[in-house]
Amino acid sequence: MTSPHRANKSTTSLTRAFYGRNTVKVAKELLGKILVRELHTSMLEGIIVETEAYRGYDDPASHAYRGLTKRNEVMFCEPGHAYVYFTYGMHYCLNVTTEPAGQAGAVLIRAVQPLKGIAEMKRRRRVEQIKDLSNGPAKLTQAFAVTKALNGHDLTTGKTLFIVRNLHHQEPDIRSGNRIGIRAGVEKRWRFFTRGNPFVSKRW
DNA sequence: CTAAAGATGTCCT
DNA sequence: GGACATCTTTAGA
Repeated sequence: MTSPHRANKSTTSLTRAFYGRNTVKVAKELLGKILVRELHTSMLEGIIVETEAYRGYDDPASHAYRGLTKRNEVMFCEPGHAYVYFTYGMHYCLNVTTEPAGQAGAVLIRAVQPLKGIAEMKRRRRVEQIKDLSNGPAKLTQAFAVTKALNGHDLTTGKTLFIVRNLHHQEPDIRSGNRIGIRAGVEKRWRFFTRGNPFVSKRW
């Protein structure tokens, strides 16, 4: 089997214990990890270079701020699951759930650096420039074929979508900034990105 | 039931 | 820098 999921111990999925911690901490530590998507015909990989933390009752920008709803229920469940939501009538965004079960939290994956399956990503995105493939939250879900069908998917046991450590990767130089596209909670600096990486969606 | 906003991307000027 | 596409979800009447 060529699946990186079981290639060896150091490339197994991040554990539930990793995800089940403070959301801001998890958001920072996800930088440099590898997002893996296995399709029937191809395997897609990308290095996570930009994330944002969203918590619960203390975070007015969060979908979970006003409590449990049908849409955000995954944010309140076990950590290590995919929270995928549909927005602006046409886009999907991918988050990973955090904090202990019962406590809301999720990290939005905002950008990845394409690593494998670039031809497939180009086909899905209908663009030629590699830099345009996954430098934004809705761009990467399109490139990685992530839709609402994956909402609630367990990233720690699933084989079609998961996140692994990057073996040959030095610790990224992490920068923080204000979260993008929100109206409330703008003062929190809960956006994290790898300094200088060209696939970060925006920089300042 | 109705309305308005939305964790965005693309194209245009 | 701004318009606009497009539709689900949520809040409020």
